[in-house]
Amino acid sequence: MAAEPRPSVTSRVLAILGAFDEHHPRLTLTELAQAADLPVSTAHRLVGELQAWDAVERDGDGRYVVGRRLWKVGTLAPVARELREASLPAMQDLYEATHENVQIAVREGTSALYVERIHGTSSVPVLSRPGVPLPLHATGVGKVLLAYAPREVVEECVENLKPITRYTITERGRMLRELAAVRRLGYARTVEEMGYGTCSLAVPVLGPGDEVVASLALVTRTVRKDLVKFVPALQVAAASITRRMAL
Amino acid sequence: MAAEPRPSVTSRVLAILGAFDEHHPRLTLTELAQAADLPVSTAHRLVGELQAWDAVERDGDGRYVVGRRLWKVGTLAPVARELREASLPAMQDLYEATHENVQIAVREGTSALYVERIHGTSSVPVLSRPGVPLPLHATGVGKVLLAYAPREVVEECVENLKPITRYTITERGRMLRELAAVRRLGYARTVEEMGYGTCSLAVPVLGPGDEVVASLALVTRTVRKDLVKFVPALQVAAASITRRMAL
DNA sequence: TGACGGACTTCCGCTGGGCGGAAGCCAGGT
DNA sequence: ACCTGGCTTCCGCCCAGCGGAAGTCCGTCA
Repeated sequence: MAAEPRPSVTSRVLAILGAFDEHHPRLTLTELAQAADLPVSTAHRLVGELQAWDAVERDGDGRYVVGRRLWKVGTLAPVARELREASLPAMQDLYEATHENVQIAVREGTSALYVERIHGTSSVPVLSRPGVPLPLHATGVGKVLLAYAPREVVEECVENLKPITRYTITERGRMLRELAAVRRLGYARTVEEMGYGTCSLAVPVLGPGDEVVASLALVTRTVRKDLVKFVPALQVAAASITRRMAL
Repeated sequence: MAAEPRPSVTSRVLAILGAFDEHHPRLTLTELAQAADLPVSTAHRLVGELQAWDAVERDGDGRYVVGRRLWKVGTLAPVARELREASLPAMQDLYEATHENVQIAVREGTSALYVERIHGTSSVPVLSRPGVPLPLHATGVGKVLLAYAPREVVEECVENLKPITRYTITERGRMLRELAAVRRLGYARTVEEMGYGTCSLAVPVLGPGDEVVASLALVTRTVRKDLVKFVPALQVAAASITRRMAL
């Protein structure tokens, strides 16, 4: 009858912070306690300490939300500090040249993690926010990141290609050929593989070494056959990001 | 000889996270221990747990940096989720119309806290990053935020007006008149009050109620007398942010 | 080459901070 | 008036965490 060993305080604090996610950014104490698998009284004490430090705050309804201080610390992460800062001006220029959505993502395990997205007033719906993971096999950024990912990551991904639309690539062989093409051409395209009516064009972004650290993409909400013509512009932008990251 | 009571584990973990700031985004274990006022062995254990959760990472040099997971959680903070997301498109359009730096800030205590800044390739130097506090009395955003701040905040600020350039407003009376003017006109200007050769034009951004939640500004690196002509554009943008935040 | 210093990592036995059940509190609903 | 459900406070027991010390792994200097 092994009595469960009590988890460390640190891991409990982190469990509380981890209870917040894209779909649950506002939580009551009870929800928080459930999500972190803690007795309410314990959660209450820990959350109290987090609140005192402004790692969490309480909004108008008494629900807990992530606090400003945690946001401030988060902005110091390399993804935000280095990549995001280096890429915003280039993304800016790219948006102005194309007036299409511009986005940048890095790979995290077997997902693409959005770091930033730029768009004008036109595209009203907020499809994704920074920090949200998306599939590697059905997005432009994803295919680029996968094309330059270590073998074991590729293996894991190609074994598990979930269909999202009727155009999503789900056959192992076809995906491997697609990835080879991405490496050969230097860019990836998707046409309605992630959502009907959307297509994208993505290029790799190199780091200070020559490794691929991110992927930069244009995403349209209409099917544009002529999107390929922006490959040079994307590559110029990617190069400018690499240059800025060196600083 | 009261033996210092040992601080709680939670506060120690937070002290470690708090050791990271704008000027020290990369720390060695020893620096971390010093900053958090902990024995090295204790810091080591705690940091180990943080690392396991990806709240911190180790970069190439073995130094500790803020991890992706913490960044992800940070993006869920209301400032990032609501304000930043709501304002980016409007800031985008504003940039395109003016081609000047566009920035948005909120008030935090007696400082203005930058939330986002947009600029094209032209302005090479990264002057400030999101999450960095700036003075309330010498910036456009600051004066707007101060104009609508509670009395006690105003009191504290006007008693302590540090000169930054020779044009910085440092007299209590003059600042109070300036704030009244901001309330009357609906916008604030600065001309070389924060830095020589820079001026700014800022307007308030209202929240779902009618309270001022942020300030939106144009900042130029040259002295432009004609900046005022953008007041309507700024107000349109501010209104659009308010509208988006309601969602 | 050796030995020194600085930074990191591991170990282990003592102890007081944290745990959480229980009881109290406060709204809103019936 | 009485629930119900969520939040807050209390307190005594006990083991998780503490941190000094010893060990390891560099790089540097004589």
